[in-house]
Amino acid sequence: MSKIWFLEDVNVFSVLCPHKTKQYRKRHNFSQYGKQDFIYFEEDAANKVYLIEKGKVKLGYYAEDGKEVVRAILTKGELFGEKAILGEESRSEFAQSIDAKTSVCPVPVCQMQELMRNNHSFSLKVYKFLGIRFKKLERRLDLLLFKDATTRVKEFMTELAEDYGYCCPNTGDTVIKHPYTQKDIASLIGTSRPTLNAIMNELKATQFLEFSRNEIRIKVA
Amino acid sequence: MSKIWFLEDVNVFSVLCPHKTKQYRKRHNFSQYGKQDFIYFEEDAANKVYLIEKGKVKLGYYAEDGKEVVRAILTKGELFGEKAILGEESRSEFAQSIDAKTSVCPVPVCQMQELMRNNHSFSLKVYKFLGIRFKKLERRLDLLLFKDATTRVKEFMTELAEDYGYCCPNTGDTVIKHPYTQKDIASLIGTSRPTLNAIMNELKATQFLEFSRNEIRIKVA
DNA sequence: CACCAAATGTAAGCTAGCTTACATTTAAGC
DNA sequence: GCTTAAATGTAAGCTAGCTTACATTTGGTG
Repeated sequence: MSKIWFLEDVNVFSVLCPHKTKQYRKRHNFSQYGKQDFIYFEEDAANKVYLIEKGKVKLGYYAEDGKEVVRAILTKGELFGEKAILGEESRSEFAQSIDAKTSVCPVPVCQMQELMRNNHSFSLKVYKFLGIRFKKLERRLDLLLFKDATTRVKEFMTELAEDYGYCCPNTGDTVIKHPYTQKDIASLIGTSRPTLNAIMNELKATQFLEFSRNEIRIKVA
Repeated sequence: MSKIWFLEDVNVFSVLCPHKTKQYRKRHNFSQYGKQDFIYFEEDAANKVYLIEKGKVKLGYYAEDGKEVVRAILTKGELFGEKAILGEESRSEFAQSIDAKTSVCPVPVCQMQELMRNNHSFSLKVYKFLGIRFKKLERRLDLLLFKDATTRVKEFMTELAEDYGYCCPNTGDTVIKHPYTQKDIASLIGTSRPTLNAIMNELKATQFLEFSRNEIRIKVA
């Protein structure tokens, strides 16, 4: 996945949440959520998209056996609930704050559509953003279909690095401060939690990475 | 997946390929393809979407080991190449005619966008269509993550029934005339071809379905 | 700062489904 | 209507990764 396809180039937040745009400033507000608070539930009416100003948001759903399935965990600057733009009527997933102080900016779909109608370049950015989400999904599917668990873990780490990573000036390692637990990661890449743990420790043993609770370092080769 | 989310309600074809709309009639044409002809290749510039007027089109890509992976097989009335609307620059899949006489109507993305700007209800239909594709992808992912091969086969058959099925007036069975080979289906649901074959014959044995080369009958319960 | 629940680490045993190999059937094209 | 490649049917053997169970570590909270 080339960088062209990444969010930096499509910073919807700066456009959508623009204290600059006089016209929308008055409609602009933030909602606060504590840890575990739900922003929306499965089956809720889907009439808003949300921008994360601060904190962490988990998207997921519950499988038939009651097990939680994680679709994504998003942080500052990221957008969720975007299927509402694509005509989704009720949510197919829940959105839950997993940070003590999460702040999101809700944008009604109708307002979104109004903005898109009045601003061609904005609408292209939204399209591109949706395209990225689409590609990510396709990519996950392909990985699941053809790659073994170890490869999926490595790929996941690489994607994480693109989203959260920065280069450690001393060692040259890529440092990733991320919001995922091993349980979350296992759910996302389609393995069991024990298998993921074993693989991560194996990758540590082979000098591919180091990790602690909320940090991963991908070692320079 | 409820019927609300299906293509019948979002007949892009009748809107997009409208010999009715004077304004666009002159730009309107069809391209013909024979068996095995490629409509586009991976990496081609993505600047059109296509509507199938007649025939069958296979979408897929080649895995690293050269193996063909099928993303979908579409027929009359269906649309493909839609990621171009979402800002895709080069194709991430090929599109190939698998019928001796396939006829498609190419629509440039710019024309699409023009239509969407000028016609709000049209743009909503396109959004909804994209939303459906998105959901299908999510659904495939979920199946792959949590369901065993037999369940995936049954789910696939149910989806096929929604797309191609009709009720046999004599027996009450759902008859599905479809364009897939077992190899294609195996690729789509993420099993090996021999496994799929075994499962289908088992489902035949347990009276869930009957099948021949290009027809499947889901038996009434 | 002690407690506790969540997160992480580890191992044993089992099985779904893969790979490979080959046989049989079908239908497309000459 | 013959030929032949593609599609379908079937079986044996192997293994990645699941499930289950439990131990250890960590950090948040009263």
